[in-house]
Amino acid sequence: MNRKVRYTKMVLRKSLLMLMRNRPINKITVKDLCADADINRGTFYAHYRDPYDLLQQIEAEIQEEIERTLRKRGGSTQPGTVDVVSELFDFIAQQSDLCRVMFSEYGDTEFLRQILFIAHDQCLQDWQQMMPRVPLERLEMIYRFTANGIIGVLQDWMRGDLQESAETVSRLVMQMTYGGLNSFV
Amino acid sequence: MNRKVRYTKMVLRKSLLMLMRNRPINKITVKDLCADADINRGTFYAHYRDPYDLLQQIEAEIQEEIERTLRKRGGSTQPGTVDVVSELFDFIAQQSDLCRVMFSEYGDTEFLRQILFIAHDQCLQDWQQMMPRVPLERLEMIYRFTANGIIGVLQDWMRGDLQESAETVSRLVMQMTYGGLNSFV
DNA sequence: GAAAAAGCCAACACGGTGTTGACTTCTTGA
DNA sequence: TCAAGAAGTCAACACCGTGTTGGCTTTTTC
Repeated sequence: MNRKVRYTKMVLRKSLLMLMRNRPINKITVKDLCADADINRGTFYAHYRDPYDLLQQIEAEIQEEIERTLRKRGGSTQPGTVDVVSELFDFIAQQSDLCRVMFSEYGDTEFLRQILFIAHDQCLQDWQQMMPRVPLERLEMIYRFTANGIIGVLQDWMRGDLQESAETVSRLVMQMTYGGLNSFV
Repeated sequence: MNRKVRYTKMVLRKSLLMLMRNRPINKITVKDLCADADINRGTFYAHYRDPYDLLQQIEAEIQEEIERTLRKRGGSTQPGTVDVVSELFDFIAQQSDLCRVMFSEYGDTEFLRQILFIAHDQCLQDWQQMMPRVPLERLEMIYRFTANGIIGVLQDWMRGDLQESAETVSRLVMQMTYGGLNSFV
């Protein structure tokens, strides 16, 4: 990757995140993007198919970074449950500029769902050991419930400019999750 | 409303729901819609601003119908909590053709969130009486958590063609909610 | 049965799309 | 260092969906 190519990609990335503060991805045209980035439209098409393609590449990088962060600490302890959530909250607090755009109002809601799915397998494995009597199907539903609950709280947290600490919020979320879960034991 | 107008609106509505099975609203053009409905494009603009306007009118009708249903039974008992959820699940099971399109994959995710917000005020009032020691701010977060959890389970339920009964699913959801909630008392 | 409402049709300018070819500028490696 | 080639610029293009218009036909209403 040339310096030129790096510059082009960097500036397009920056412009997309900028424009996404004011409108959703489907209202952002290639023309807008290139005007803001001061890049020729033809150059855009040399790297990306459309604005959505660019967005997905940004998302892929974020996801990779989150997974890397989780693996770093999660290697020794259990990455399945509590750790994952509080790490995720920390990550968001640190990268709040980026995350506020990607996860909030005009962001890609499906992407957050995808992120929460990282912990799925490990989590279900843990739960099955905890409560072998509860059928797997039901545990899947419970996972869906908590994952979506966490997403909702996360979005609200970011909309409110991260007023509470990451620890406070992740504790509340964990209490809801395990409080609900224990009622099945 | 003429018979002609009624026909036009009905057929456009039908076409939108049909097209939304295969792609999200932002990929549906006025042209597509009119071709499918066999309606002149000019006629569409006489009634709606764009496809999103048409979608919102459909959503408004659904919301009204849900609220009417809830008021009917909710008038005498407490509409705040359990009743609302199981009624909602029943409603979806009955209107599953419509709901599967509106709430699922290519539907408007924000709309479901709006639906769940109907119970917000009543629910928070109930919870405050139940647990006067928990600050309102925290109860708001808990509401956000459970509402989004329910949405997640609902979507999964519909994607899986409503295999479990409405009662089974709404019970599970309620157990998660109140199990989590009780851990705060 | 006439007035008015609703719909049909063709045409229009507009704007974003995706691609092309000829060109300049930058980068890399022998 | 300098030539090859990679990357970007620019102007132009046909294409397509948009939103609106005016003249016309059909349906509804009183």
